[in-house]
Amino acid sequence: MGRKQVFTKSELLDQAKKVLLEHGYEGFQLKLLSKSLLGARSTIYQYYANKEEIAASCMRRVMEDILQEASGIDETDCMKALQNLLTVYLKEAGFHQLLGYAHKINAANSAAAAKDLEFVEQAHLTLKEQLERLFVRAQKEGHLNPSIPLPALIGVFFNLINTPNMMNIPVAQWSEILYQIWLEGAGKR
Amino acid sequence: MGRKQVFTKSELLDQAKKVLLEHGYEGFQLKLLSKSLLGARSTIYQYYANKEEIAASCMRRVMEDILQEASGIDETDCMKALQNLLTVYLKEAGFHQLLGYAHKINAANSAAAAKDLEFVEQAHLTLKEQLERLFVRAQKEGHLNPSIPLPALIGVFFNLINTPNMMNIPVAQWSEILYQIWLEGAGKR
Amino acid sequence: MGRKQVFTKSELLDQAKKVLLEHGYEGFQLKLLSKSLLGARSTIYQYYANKEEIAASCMRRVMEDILQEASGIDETDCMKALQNLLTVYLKEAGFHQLLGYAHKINAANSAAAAKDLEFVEQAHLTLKEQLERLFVRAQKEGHLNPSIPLPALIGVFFNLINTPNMMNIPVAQWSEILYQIWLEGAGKR
Amino acid sequence: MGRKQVFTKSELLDQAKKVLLEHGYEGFQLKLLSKSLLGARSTIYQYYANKEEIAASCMRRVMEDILQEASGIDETDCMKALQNLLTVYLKEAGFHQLLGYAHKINAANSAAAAKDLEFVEQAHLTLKEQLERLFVRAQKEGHLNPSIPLPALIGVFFNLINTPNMMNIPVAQWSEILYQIWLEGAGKR
DNA sequence: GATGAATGAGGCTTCATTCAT
DNA sequence: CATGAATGAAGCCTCATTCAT
Repeated sequence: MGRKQVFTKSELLDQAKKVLLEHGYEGFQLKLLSKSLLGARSTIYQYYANKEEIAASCMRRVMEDILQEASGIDETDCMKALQNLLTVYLKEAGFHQLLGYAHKINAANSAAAAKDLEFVEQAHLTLKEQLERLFVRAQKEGHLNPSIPLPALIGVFFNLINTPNMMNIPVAQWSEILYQIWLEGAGKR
Repeated sequence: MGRKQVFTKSELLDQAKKVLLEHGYEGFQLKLLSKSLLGARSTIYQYYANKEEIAASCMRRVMEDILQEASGIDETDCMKALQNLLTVYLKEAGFHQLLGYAHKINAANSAAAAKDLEFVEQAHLTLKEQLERLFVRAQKEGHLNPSIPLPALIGVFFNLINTPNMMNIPVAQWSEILYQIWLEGAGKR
Repeated sequence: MGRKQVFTKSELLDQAKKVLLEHGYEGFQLKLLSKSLLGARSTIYQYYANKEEIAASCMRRVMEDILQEASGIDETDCMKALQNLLTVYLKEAGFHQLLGYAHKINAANSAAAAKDLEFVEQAHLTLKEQLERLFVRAQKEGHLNPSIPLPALIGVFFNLINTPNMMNIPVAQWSEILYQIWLEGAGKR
Repeated sequence: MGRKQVFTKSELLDQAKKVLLEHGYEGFQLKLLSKSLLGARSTIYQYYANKEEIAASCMRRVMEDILQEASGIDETDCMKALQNLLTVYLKEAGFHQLLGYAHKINAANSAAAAKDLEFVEQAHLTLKEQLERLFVRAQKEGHLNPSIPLPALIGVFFNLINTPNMMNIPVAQWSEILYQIWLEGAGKR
């Protein structure tokens, strides 16, 4: 019974992510969101009680996806695992940027948002641990240059995901290129 | 002779940069700005006609500084020049982030803002040209891995400036580390 | 320096009281309030951060007035004191109705409102104690009909203040009439 | 024959009264109403075209009940009649408060509401006439203190119904107590 | 009939900007 | 010049009411 929905919760979150990435958290306005959603602005409140809950839910969903893929990676070969991890990160465009917004959300007024944010926080830690675990193994196994501090290596590796893909190279290939640059360097050997 | 200024234009721009970097362009609010400025919010309008002009002027100033330093670099040795360039970029913290905000400024209502933005745009091009010029030379001189597309090398190099410096290593040293990773890679040789 | 205020805090509270009494707490709208205040609606926020704070502050002020007058009453003769107390209550029109709204205010978002409400609560208790103290003495001294439960006597006495003064009799005289009816009854002796 | 009704008109009005008394007219929201009604909010519109009609109908029903009971009172002994009248008023809890809301209803958009309100108005007058009739007789027959203006006596009498029954004394007995206080006073004779 | 979903009007609040001292 | 106060536009959210199933 009742009418057909003009947009689903999932569509809402898709657009929310888009708006968040395009305008930043402070520019995340429901007016913008609803403009890309057919329905009226007030219809959004059928799904979420307020803006904060939307943002938190959006971040949570992205993190869930990442977490699932990251945890599915075979870590037998730590270097291969790192390369696969990079691919995962690159696929979920903008997840890092979204993470940066998490702490801006005021969850004081919404238990639901608070819960989602806690999940995001936890997922973040899990990802970090995986990354560090792999790096420590890579170092032990002698794959890394020992004269460079590990945090720097990790930082550069992780930051690769923000490299603008100007030529729109397909993710798989782009990931390989970045990984190669990171591992072997830009210079001639 | 009138009253003494409660804050100078330069102080204003300093704080503007701080607020812009901390809160993003959409979170750039004059209330926040004035809070760190001794004087009253309305006093800001003695210097600038509106918010957009402040942001544009702020970006222009940062670009001017960068441009000056970048143009002062000795390009005799292109690889050394690249390393020095990286240091310059790293010193002007956040200039890249600010650049990203430039296109968000609505300059329709302000000729002054439009002019500043055009300068920023131009400066951006100049920097790009310098970077590409150096890279092309580096490639010709055989310093770079020829199997990797140049834009990817440039992208990764430029993106180094966003690497979080978690250990707060001094800029000069941090620049060296990043440059080394970029050039020689993270892996053991 | 700065402009002249279009209305003072006190005027604001005066009108707030009016609107509250006329429309009830749920009908207490800032639009209505500002309409009787010359200035624009947003000007209200120069004085108070939100609606709740206005309501709470308004109630507090009324209670302060009442408390001051009530505490100034000479309690030597408890029956005279009761009569004077009634006059005080009658003078502060609507204070009882306002008290009833106090628990509707959501002070979760405003420390200031919470503080004012606590004051109101405390003042309420103080008034109650005074009233009960006087009644207990009146009973002991044999002024009251012992066959009627004290709470009923108190309730009727207090409720006198809500009696509509249709003929607009001056407060002093109106108070006397009500007191007489309460003490001696409406019937012929 | 269609579906079974999820709630009857009478149940709707019962809940409407409850909500009106608990939240005041300005706090009378259909969301609240429907929450205590099993069915969906939109189902309310099967019975009434809008909120105003519900409120008006609710008041009318309460007045009809009161009127029926009041008109059934034996007026042979005017003093006894007054006491019985008080009981009737007390039984229909909140009818006085509801009456106060009548003038807040905007009947401009609804003929049905307007009609109901007119009935309420008329019933109000009828009640008033009965009350005044009885008081005039009571005065003539020498039951009342002649030194007190009749309107004051009536006002206090009528206002008795708002006395909070803190001890939850059964209506019949509560009515007696109030009547006694009113007639004979709180003081010792 | 019943109802879940949709929606615009309207209330609260913030913010850039203007005004008047 | 400097500034405190004023203000309308705009964003968030709620609510009565309508729609479509």
